[in-house]
This record gives sequence, C-alpha cells and structure tokens, in this order.
Amino acid sequence: MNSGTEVKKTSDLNWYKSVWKVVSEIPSGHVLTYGEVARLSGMPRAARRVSQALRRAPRGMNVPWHRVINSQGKISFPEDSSGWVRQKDLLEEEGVIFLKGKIDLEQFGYRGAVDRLLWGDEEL
DNA sequence: GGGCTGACCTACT
DNA sequence: CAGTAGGCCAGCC
Repeated sequence: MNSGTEVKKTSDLNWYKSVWKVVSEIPSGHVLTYGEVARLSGMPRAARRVSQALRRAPRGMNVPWHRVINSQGKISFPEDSSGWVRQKDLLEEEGVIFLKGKIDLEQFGYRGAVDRLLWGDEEL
C-alpha cells in the first residue's frame, strides 16, 4: 500500500474542484466574497486559497471568477491593473453597481439576495 | 526544512 | 469610516 502523503494532494485538488463548483453556482448579477466561497467549500479559514484556486481554474470550465470579491465589497486587484478594469467591466454588464468603487454586499451579495426573496425590498 | 508571498478575513483603535 | 495588527493555508524558493 502507499503512504498517506499522497492522499493529501488528492484532497487539495478535490477542494479546488469544490471552489470552482461553488463559484459557478453564483447567479449573474450577484457576488460572493472569498470568505463565503471558502466557507461554502468546506474550509472557512482558507479565504486566501480561493484566489489561488480561481487562478488555477481551467479556461474550458467557464468559471465566473469576476463574481468573487473581498469582504470590503471591493475588487482585490490593484486599481492600475488591467485585471481590475476587466472585472469591474464584467460585473457592471451584469447589472452590479459600484458606489465609490465599492459594491453593496447587502444588495448584490448572497445574503442580500436571500433577504430580498424572504422579505422583499421593505427593509432596505 | 525555514521563510516569504498572496485576487484574504476579523478585530481593534 | 480609515488604518493597523495578527491570524490562516498552501505553493514556491
């Protein structure tokens, strides 16, 4: 039999797949934070790892990486980078609104979407 | 094996 | 609301 060290590697790859799946489930016009994706993937403390998983995502999978932002409601790229512009453009095309460079997570985040489904727009 | 890095998070000031 | 500090996890040198 093989040693247990190889199992760990498989486990990591398996987790990456979970991340890609979770991100792919994000509906258009909505966003999730890295922390939420990490939690939904079964590793609440691995928010940092999510960014790396997204970078390693295969092109053919069509993972909507742009729908993942940081907990401040902002894009986690440097503002002078092309990635920042690209992500902002993609989100705005889906109807996401930037206010002072930030996205209102109560409105476009997962929690906000659920709240509107349950309560409507009254408690805004 | 030790230390640095990163598309991060939370808590505190 | 903005800035700082400590913590977390895995990949890379």
